[in-house]
Amino acid sequence: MPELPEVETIRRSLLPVLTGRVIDEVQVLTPGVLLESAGLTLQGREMLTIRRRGKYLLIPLGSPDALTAGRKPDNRAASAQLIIHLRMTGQLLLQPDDLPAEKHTHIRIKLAAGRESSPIWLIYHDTRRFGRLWLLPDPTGDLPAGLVSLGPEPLDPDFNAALLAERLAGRRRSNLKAALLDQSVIAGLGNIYADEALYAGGLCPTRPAGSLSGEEIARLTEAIRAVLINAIACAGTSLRDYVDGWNKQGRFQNCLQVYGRAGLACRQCGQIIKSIRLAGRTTCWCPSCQPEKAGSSPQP
DNA sequence: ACCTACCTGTTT
DNA sequence: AAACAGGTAGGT
Repeated sequence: MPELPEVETIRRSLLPVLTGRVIDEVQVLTPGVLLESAGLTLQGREMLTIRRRGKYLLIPLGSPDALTAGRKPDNRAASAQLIIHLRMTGQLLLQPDDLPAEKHTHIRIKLAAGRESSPIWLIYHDTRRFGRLWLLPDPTGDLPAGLVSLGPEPLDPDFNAALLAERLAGRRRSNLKAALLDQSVIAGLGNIYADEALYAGGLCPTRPAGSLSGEEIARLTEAIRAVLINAIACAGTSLRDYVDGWNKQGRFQNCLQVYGRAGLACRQCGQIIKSIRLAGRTTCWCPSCQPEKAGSSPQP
């Protein structure tokens, strides 16, 4: 389900609610979804904040019962971390009421009342059960492999054309679509935003990643950033399962230019959007706005 | 650089 | 009945 804009939207929806809250109760309804390091438990730990890296969410946690033990300043240092990857259909949902668990609810975390807040449940729901949560000591050498090998954050201020060029050089023989989907090349793009960024950059997804001119790399760099920023501003793309922490849908599905539009007219030029399979994923592009050979009529 | 597996639900 | 779906890990 969620790519960078969706994960970031979820993070923003959860941040003000989770920050500073202490875990009161944990219900693991489906064993195997939560991978716990030996000896660690969630109970009694404070959620210090919530961060994002690529499509991962990271919640640094304080020591168990730091509050009741009488918190010294250094008790607020993270001693564990909850890491979450939602894969295709994972959802993190806030529920003020103690509703009965639904069929595909796998974990329920009850957060104790704060000074000005009532208790609330944080629910992990995942129809296809591909997603995972990890409870790890912090610092740890045991981070998920996919998180360790993650490429640069496209929305970081130091992400630029030179960095993207360097990353694409490692996959110069594969097509652009496959390169952008590779999380070690660049973090956070999935099937929707890879297609949308290539359209915005006027680049054909079948082009070899090593064939881009400096000008084309610069265009792609800006296209990636612009598409992600717009999608976050629209709170993500809700096609099937994606919702934020308050169960609210995004609106970027109304702004898609190529993804899911095979057979329809390009909004820019009227040409019929094509689709093929690349890197095992359906890939949509406009043959006129994204010419295979440089020189025709790329997007401004 | 491909393929298959992991799952369930929806659409053709 | 079969194909397909916002993803990635693992094997060839």
